[in-house]
Amino acid sequence: MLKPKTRIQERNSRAILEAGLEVFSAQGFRGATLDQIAEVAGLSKPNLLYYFPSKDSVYLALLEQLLATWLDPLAHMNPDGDPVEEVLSYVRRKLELSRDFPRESRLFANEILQGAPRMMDDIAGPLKTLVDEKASVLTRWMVEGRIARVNPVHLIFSIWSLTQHYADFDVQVRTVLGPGHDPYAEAGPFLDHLFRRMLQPA
Amino acid sequence: MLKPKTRIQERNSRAILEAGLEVFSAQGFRGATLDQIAEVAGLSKPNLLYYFPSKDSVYLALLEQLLATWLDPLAHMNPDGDPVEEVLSYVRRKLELSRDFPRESRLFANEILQGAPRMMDDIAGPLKTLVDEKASVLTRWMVEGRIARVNPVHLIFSIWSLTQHYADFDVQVRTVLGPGHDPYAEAGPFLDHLFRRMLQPA
DNA sequence: GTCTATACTCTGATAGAC
DNA sequence: GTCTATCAGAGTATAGAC
Repeated sequence: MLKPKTRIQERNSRAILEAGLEVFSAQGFRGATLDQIAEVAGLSKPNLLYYFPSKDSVYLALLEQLLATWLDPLAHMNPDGDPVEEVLSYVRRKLELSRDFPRESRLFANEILQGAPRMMDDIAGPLKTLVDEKASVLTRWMVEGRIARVNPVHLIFSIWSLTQHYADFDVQVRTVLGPGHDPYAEAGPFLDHLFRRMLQPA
Repeated sequence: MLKPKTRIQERNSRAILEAGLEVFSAQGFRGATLDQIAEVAGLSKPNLLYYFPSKDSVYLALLEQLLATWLDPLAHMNPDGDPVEEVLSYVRRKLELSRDFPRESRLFANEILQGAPRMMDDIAGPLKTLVDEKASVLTRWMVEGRIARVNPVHLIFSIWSLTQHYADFDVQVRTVLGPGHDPYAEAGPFLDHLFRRMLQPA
């Protein structure tokens, strides 16, 4: 990517990333075309390629931004807080992320679905490290009898899958619910109940 | 698709569908190429197109097979059985489906992620109908005090998301767990605990 | 910095020999 | 029924004028 120096460069770089997010998240990497992205960004295709040297570079820039945002709520789970409340507020933050950034969620889902060809290092590195760390916090809470004993890594998986489902399968969720429903407003209390019940110490 | 008449036609049609499943599930519709599918099927590209008139027709034939298989476990949830056990065995069957047919799960996920352009009718039709029917069974069980009161449609969503996650995000699941783990063997008891706890009447 | 024109590659699909 | 050859269109990327 071109390092933005002027206000115009700043604006165009942003417009391209915004357009890339829109198109890549909806069509996947191969399905997206530079024509589409350029049109959404309001630029000509060669002009887009002046800011980013290739289609790949736009996609990679988006993925790079993504992981930090995505892991942030988990990173904030506080080892010294109240166990059940810490998990529940992690769930809430993750659900808000799905609601407010569904395109980012779908971009990530697309990438993983296809075998994570460009994110493997991040998953095996920073992501796994963070999960291992938080899993051991969860395990300690279980040993101390403050939450129920369950597989801590699968607990984290369950939080991911239940919250991301609302962004990734948005079309299906809305179609099955029918009109007049707010999926996220309904999911909040549901997930609250689910995790409270599951984690209540025996 | 060509209606198979001879043994050769039968074999080649199957090989193409099998290859199509392999490639489409891994790359999505746009990402897959006829060259790849033909190679996996062990045929030349024109020969493939002798059996199926277009790329689209291979993809549609796969989607068509898919929905019935996918809804079967839900259809078998017995309104006259024991509520908690009925839900749990639905969860188990769905998890087995993810384990035994992960490519089908990813094919479906790809399609929904991109807005279900070719499955909207099935989702708004048969799928929604079945969900509505089973949701009312769940509601009756709740009214009778035999399972906890939760949003029944979101309960179904939660079963879908938790089980399909293991197929759709397989790469991430295995990478985060690290070597020496059997994701499905661990998920079974975990999900059992989760749904038992969640559904226990207050 | 941005555009028009274009080179080159990939891909879906067809023609026609065998 | 299957293959070789090939077309037409789409798509990424570059050249070069302004």
